[in-house]
Amino acid sequence: MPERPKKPSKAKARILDAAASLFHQKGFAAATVRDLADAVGILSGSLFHHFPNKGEILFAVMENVIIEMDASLENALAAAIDTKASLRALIRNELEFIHGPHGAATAVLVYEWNTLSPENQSRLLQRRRAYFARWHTVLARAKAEGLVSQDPALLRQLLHGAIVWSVNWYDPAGALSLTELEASVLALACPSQS
Amino acid sequence: MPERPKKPSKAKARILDAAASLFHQKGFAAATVRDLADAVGILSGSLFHHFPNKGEILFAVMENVIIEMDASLENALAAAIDTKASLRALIRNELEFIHGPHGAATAVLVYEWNTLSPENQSRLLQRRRAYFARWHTVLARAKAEGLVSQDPALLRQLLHGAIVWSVNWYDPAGALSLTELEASVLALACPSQS
Amino acid sequence: MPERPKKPSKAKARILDAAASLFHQKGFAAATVRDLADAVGILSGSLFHHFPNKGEILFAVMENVIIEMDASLENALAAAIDTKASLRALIRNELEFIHGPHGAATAVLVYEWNTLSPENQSRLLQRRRAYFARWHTVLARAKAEGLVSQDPALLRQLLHGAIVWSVNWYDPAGALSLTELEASVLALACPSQS
Amino acid sequence: MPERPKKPSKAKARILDAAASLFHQKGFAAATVRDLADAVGILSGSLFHHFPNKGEILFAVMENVIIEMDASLENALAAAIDTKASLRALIRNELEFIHGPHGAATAVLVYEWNTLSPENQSRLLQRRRAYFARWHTVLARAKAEGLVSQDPALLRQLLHGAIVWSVNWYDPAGALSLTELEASVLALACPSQS
DNA sequence: CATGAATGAGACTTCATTCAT
DNA sequence: CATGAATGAAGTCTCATTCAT
Repeated sequence: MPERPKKPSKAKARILDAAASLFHQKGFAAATVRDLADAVGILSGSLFHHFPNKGEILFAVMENVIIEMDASLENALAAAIDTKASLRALIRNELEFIHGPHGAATAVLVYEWNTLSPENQSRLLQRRRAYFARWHTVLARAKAEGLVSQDPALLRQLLHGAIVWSVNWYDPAGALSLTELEASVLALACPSQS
Repeated sequence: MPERPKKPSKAKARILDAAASLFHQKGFAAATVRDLADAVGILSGSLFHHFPNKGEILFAVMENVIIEMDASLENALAAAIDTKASLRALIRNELEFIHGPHGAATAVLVYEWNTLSPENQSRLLQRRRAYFARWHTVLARAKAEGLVSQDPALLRQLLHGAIVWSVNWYDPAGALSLTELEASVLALACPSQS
Repeated sequence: MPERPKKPSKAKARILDAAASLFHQKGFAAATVRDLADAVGILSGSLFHHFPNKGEILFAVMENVIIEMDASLENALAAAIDTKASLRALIRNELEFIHGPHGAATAVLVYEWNTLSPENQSRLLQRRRAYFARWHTVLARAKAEGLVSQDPALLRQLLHGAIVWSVNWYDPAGALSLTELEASVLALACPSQS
Repeated sequence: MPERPKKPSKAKARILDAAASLFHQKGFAAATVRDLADAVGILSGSLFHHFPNKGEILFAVMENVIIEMDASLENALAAAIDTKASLRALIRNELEFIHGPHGAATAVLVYEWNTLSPENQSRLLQRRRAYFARWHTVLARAKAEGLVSQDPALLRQLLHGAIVWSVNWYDPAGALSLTELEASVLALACPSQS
């Protein structure tokens, strides 16, 4: 993974983990660097040895999760035996990010995107587009095969919305399993096959 | 409408309109009262003649839109001739709020909910629940009639996510009409019928 | 004096006075806004109602003194009956600024010039040049009349240096009167006539 | 030269050179130890192996230049054949320090003197006074001989001001040679003889 | 000696809020 | 009701300095 700079020095990683949680809980603007430093167990000034400013911490949180999400989807798609399985992989992968260990970072990526400075947005956009392109490819194939009936670009947004919103209501520890949720989302896309 | 306080004094209304836009654009935490005062054309100190603090402005924005959204849905449902039409009304109403003149306020309601103080959340929760109850009633009937196949509570969240996310991508002035978008969302819920 | 904005609101004037003293005593970089606020008798945050940042306070200090110094020189030159008197006016005016009520501001102007941002330097340069032009005019005439023998541009810098350095050693309350100091500086320029 | 501490270890000398430049360019307060370390090519923490704190670096810069300036003046005066030549040596020596390789350090000595802690000022004052005493001796003799007409103490300050100010305008690479500048300054002191 | 992460004080600045006018 | 100066807490960030490695 040559994109990652130097060594992610333990400290940097701990800061990013804490930042993801904090930014998710309170929002980027409302989370203070002191909150963050407290969560990491250092003093607020020490954060700036690792990141030049608060905005770059947000950027790093997002960059990491974008990279991992895309890599994870790439793997999942490579293992999919047919278009139906690919569709399932798209949904499953996103659900696992939203509700798994990267949940906070993923939510931040989705809900704080507009908080990023325009420069930082464009720094990330290229990688983000690669991820979306995978969705598009699969959905277009599914449409061609008659698995889904809606326009791929439109369907991607609708599904994406349904999935990321689940961060606000789905409880991984609750009665509904992630697999059941995955099936429900899949049913939205191609109900006849479910 | 006895819930609306005193008279919505022209000034108050102008503040709330500007607040909805501003909180939507920049987020509640990042929008300053001075930004808001500038947008209204008064000085920041003057805001506090109308609202006791910034949080109450957020509250008022949300309360207004909740009331109007529920009233609007009530009317729409009253006019629906069958369950299918009711389903359509649910979706259409929410889309019209998100992309119509109350768009900013609606987005704020959805995306800044966690920013509200717990007390203010509970002050709004009753009204909010009434709105959700209308969704539930219709979806439950649709399920009973075989129009949709998923669990009503689950389906409500999925559709809600798909609809509100459209604030991030849908352009009312673009090629896709709101009616087409409505049809697409409806197709997620009950595709066989579309 | 249409250059001065709005009304110089008592507060603004008190801030500028205190700032001139403080920046002179401790240097701009070492003087803190809290020092300044303390000296004025307000809280540090309140400074920023009057000036957008610390640098603009430095700018305002300098702008004021430049304007007054030039106006004062203009008057003094208008009252000079011959070139010798004009020469004396140049020197006297600068000495009075350095050691009079505007002493601190004048010293700041001279010794903190490089601290100004380039933008602020150029905002002031036009006015500053007008002042220097008056020196040049008089010195050139003095040279033409044989009163002084050195190149005007060079002589201006040498005299300017001798005068402003006096801030570091001259004590207005000491044995040497300002008039005597003036005579000494004049003697540097045109000794034969003294 | 028993005053110089230990051995001026290569590193120490490099630090002092860089410090002189930096303190001259940005001012002592505005120059950071990190700037300095960068200029030297080490990390900021490493500076403190050589100097106990930032203030001692300023002190060392000044101490060095004071010692060298005085030694240089001593030599120049020893070679002067008469009072006039001595006068010229005073001026030439100071000009050579201000505009030669020790220019930055000399400017720092002059313009940052008040930045020194009182303790450090008194540590340097003895040496500084020796230098001034040489000026005084020469100027007093020149006065006695009728070469100059002004009070030696006063004249010293005026000339010193004229000379050190040249750091702000004189360009050694420009049209005016250092020898010409020297002549001009000498002409201020004893014009009849020039 | 050098490194570089950490410290802790303190810098400048912002901001919601108050209140005399 | 509106103004605008003032508040005071809190925010982000800087910086000299320390110290384990």
